Amino acid sequence: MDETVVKCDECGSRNLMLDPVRGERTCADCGLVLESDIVDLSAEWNQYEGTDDKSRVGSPVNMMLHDKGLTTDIDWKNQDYSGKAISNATRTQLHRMRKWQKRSRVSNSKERNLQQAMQDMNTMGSILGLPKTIMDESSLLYRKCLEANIIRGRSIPGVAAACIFISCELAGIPRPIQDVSSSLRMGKKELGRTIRNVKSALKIRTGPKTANLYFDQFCSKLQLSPAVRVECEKMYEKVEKFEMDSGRGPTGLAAAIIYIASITCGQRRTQREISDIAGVTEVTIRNRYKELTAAFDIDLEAYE
DNA sequence: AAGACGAAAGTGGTTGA
DNA sequence: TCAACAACTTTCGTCTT
Repeated sequence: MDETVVKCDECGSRNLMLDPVRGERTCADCGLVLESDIVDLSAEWNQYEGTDDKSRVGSPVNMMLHDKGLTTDIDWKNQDYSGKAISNATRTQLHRMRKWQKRSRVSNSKERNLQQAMQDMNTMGSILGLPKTIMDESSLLYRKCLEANIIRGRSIPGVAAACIFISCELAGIPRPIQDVSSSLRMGKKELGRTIRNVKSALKIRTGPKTANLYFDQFCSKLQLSPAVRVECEKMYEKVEKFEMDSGRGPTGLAAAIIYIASITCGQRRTQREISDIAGVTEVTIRNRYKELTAAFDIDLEAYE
């Protein structure tokens, strides 16, 4: 299993692009192709001769069509259609055909797994409102999991969710585990475990997360104005400078910063509202924001 | 009634012998 | 491998608005 590329070999940039059509992953900064022959996961949109219709029959050809009532079973009775016995030569031929049909079925068990997973991931992606690029990345990861045989003993949706979570991280927009697990109705503990397993099996290393990565998504979910966003960023710079983030959970810190900023900007949100979004408890928000207001001498009473 | 507060006990992950 | 540890959660009674 080759290592999943997260960084450009040439210039070190983490800004990578996935080109699903060419099946390549390239560095957006220097253009180096880092990975090729990635399976094309996009739908087939060839235009067939003489028509404006880009589809073949019905939906575009995709993997979901596989075996949906399209296979033919070869009967084990050695009789032809009219009930007469079949000659010896034909019989051995039929025997070979059955054998190969069975083999192709076995090799398709992986495909089946994959199809189920793609379906699951699509649903999950839309629940979480993720862009297609991230979903492409997720499918790619899932295939690698399949090849690395780490699905065995785990549920398909479990691994699928883990792949999605990791893709978000790789794309620089990490989601809190709590958020993902509750949206997808999965156990947080189990999800976390699977994420770790997948990461270690595929040798994916994600850098440490920082609070500022969460400002965008949290603020928008809380419907806070860009002014609050700016305020958060300012406060985060100070937090960084005084290393107040060390050993602190990034989501909790982000939640506390947003809590403070929402008040100082006159757009107060309750601790409950923020804790729901950030996937931390109100207690954690309190602990963090007490530290921050004490350190930076912020008096929230002064604000409404 | 809702929001905020903080104490106390419990959980899971990390670290260091 | 195990125990100590810090961060975080859960729970709950209390205070404030």
